[in-house]
Amino acid sequence: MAQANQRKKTGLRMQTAKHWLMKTEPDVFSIDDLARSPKHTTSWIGVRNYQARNFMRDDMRLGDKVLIYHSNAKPSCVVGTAVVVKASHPDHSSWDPKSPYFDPKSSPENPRWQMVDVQLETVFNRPLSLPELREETVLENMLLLKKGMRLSVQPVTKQEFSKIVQMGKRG
DNA sequence: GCCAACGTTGGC
DNA sequence: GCCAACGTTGGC
Repeated sequence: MAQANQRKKTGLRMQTAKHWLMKTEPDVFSIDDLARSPKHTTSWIGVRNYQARNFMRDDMRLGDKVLIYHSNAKPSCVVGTAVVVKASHPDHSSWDPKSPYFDPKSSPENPRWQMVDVQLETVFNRPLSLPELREETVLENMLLLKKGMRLSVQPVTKQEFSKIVQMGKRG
């Protein structure tokens, strides 16, 4: 990631938090599960895609805002927001043989996968389905809405984030 | 449950 | 390093 390399070289930090979207299957872990978690916080275990991992590892910062998205749901929808409360660290589920996310190529000595911790911020007044999001001009270029997009951690523009939060606040 | 669109693996 | 085969994601 060029921007991240630039930051490493210069020692500069992004002055403003960035915005993200993270997918979860509600049958596995829903926003309600997050609300019930201690301190409304969870480690985002189970990301097993290199591009998604690299976003977490190289670009996510403490305080970054995250849209929580329910995939494989009826309907699939954005359901709320969270905030990054711990930067990327090794995903211990990757070397746990009992975990569904076990990867034999990962170990505590040489972890292959990373995770961040996120804390629930807001649960929207109502879920925002994909068809509803597609109606918004501001969101017409949103990655989530692109055909074939299956990245489980993806960047969101500030404008997209603000629009969705505003929609979620409406009754 | 179907299947398009991806991502990964492994033979060569 | 190519690319076919396979596995996965995720909307519908």
